[in-house]
Amino acid sequence: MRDRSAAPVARAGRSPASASLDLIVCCSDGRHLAALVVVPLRGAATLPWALLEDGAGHEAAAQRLAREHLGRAPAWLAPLGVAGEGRRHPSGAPLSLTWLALVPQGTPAPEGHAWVPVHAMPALPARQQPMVAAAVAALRDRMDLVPIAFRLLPPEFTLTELQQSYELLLGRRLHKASFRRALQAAYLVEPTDAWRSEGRGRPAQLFRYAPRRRRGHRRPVRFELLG
Amino acid sequence: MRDRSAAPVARAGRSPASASLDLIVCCSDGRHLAALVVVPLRGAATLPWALLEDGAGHEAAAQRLAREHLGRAPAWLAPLGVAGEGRRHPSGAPLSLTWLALVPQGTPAPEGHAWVPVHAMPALPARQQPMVAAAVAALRDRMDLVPIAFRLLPPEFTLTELQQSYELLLGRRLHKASFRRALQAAYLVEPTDAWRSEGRGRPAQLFRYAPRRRRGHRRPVRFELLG
DNA sequence: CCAAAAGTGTTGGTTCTACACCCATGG
DNA sequence: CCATGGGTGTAGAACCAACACTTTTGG
Repeated sequence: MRDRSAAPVARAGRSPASASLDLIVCCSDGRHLAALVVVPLRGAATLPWALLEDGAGHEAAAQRLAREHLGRAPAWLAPLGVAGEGRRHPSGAPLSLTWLALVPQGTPAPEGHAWVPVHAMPALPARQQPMVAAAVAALRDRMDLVPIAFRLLPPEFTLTELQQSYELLLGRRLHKASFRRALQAAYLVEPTDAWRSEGRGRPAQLFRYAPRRRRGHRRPVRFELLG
Repeated sequence: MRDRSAAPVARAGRSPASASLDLIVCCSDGRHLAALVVVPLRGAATLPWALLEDGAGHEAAAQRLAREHLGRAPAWLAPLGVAGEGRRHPSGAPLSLTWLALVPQGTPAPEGHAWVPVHAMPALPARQQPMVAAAVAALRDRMDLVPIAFRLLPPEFTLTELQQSYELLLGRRLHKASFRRALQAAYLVEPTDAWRSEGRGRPAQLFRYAPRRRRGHRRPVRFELLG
């Protein structure tokens, strides 16, 4: 089905690679954030990576890389960073591009891959070591500008799932009634006509992310986040 | 003193450039954000740029580029983006790296350069055209995580200047007493023993940015910024 | 009945912003 | 004097988080 050897988009040795591309794919397992690692038959685990001969189309390359390692397109894909300073890739690629992808909760890890909670990462190649933490920090930083919490869920989700997604990113528990009231006021979701019966209790209604125009909202001055 | 021809860090033609590097340098003129443009004797204006043979050390290269165009180190320097998709540099460099620098209000534009308000940019090369808007958006987005407003000021500044800096970034007027109360509560600045007499009225005390440890601050759920 | 989902009312706290006012100081 | 800087008190609005409660609906 897939080549387990982390199929580089460009093979080393043809022409000097201009950049290495590493991908952090994050997913929620319901309780924690997890990252996708490649677990080869022998040898150490790595994050998905590739070499680029030509940096042009590196976004497309990131997309391709994500597809190859997931079997599907990610729900979200964004550049995480560029590094030229740190340890470079063994191939000698002078630039290291990092991309961050999100997939919905429940996405299975393909053969040769595993979801590993981000707080329990195995030893990774030196270049990749700091990337997971950077990814988590970036997710937390951007979660109120970008619908991160929604991309960790399938297109249709229950409000309880959404709340858990937020709790996971914020790292603390939220109050159910308050969460829903605030969500209501923000016009971020719309109900579908589908319901999901979870076993016992009343079935949960499914919602989808459908932000509506928000009226003029002026941002307050926020000093507290600086330090 | 300086070479006006936008002294590329690596000259085209020696070996294929691996990346182009563009720099947006922003500064406040007290009323608006302005960006540094290179104004050649003949031809169109450009943003400072360079070609990199080797992406390694591109941060150092950005530093160097900023120094060359400013005559001094910027107060802040951060990567803004990587693009491989759009129009590429005429040299054929496959990757386009963009860095964003800030310098304090009052920094003079060297010979052959000019500060241009970001809302009135001249025609730039196609590749550079969207960069200024992206830079402004990035500044607004990150201003409450990173001390952007402070980097637009000299190390010592008056509270009125700081408030103007915030007003410029937020795009609206703030209330003086409230601004200062909030600033006080955030332990972000410390007074120096210097005062500056501005003409009439009581002299203003100078402050410096000196954030102190902020106690455990839990972030509220923010839905309002999504949409 | 019970469990879970969905939603209402309300309350207490904090934050944001504004208004009005104070004093200090240099020209 | 007056303009400006620095600061206090306070008030209203908005927001946040929690508690308690009701209603709905499947098992």
